[in-house]
Amino acid sequence: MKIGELATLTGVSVRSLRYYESQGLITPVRQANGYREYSPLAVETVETIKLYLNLGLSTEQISGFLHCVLRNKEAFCAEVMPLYESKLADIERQLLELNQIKHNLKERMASIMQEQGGKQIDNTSE
Amino acid sequence: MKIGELATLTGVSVRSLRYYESQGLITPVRQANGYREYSPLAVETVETIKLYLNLGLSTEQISGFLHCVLRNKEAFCAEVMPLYESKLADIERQLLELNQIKHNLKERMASIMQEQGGKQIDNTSE
DNA sequence: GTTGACCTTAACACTGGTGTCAGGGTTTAT
DNA sequence: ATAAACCCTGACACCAGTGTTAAGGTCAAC
Repeated sequence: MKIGELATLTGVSVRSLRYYESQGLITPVRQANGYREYSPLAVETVETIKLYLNLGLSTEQISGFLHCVLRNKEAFCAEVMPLYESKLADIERQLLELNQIKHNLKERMASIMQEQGGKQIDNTSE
Repeated sequence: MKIGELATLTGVSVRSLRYYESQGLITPVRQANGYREYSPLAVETVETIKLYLNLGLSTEQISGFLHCVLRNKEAFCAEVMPLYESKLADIERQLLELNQIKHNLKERMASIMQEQGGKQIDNTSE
């Protein structure tokens, strides 16, 4: 199938499909006219790429284990677990940072509300 | 004082001080030789900018109320509270997203551990 | 009068996946 | 044979603050 068809089937833009190729994630054959020709299996490949992108992995990281997970169960691919672990640590770090900012924001908001206490502003929020 | 001195006093790079100026956050006078000349009050201004940047506000947002909060209490500046509220909503949205990813990651990790539980971790791999 | 520390503006790089042009070739259907 | 609908590569824009470099002006000390 051609790139436009694959894009329609997967919901991924033509632009993104070309980008994935440039990152080594998917390699269609080329027809005589230069057009990319995708195997029907490419649909599953793209769906798999989407899955890992949604987990916050980069295309570079995905390229390290994609061909393995396409042929085996994840548990068989040794590269996956360490990536999940470091990604999880990354998420935890971001959560801490966001929660710290959230805490500071709420503190300042409370302080403002208190000073405005004389002015009686609504206050239905928590 | 000159820009290098202000940078030392505040811990903000010369590059960043110039950037803040380009964003309209601080406006030093110019000496005859073209050098920026900062008032001693600039130290407090920069510290205030740092504070709001650390709350996740952009320089553009800060520019909207900086001159007010430098002269009054935050509660007096009407622009602040709506910004805090929208920023808080933004943080909450990011927290939800990160927690969703974290949940998915942990689920997949658990699934892998389970599959590896059955067999040996051995595997001289492919 | 020269060295070195400081200042100036301007500009590119970075992060990374995606949108969007520009400029041009191919195919298909009418 | 021409128009519509595809395809191709290459490149800029985006977010937004900071690092870094280039090319050059100013000033103080020795």
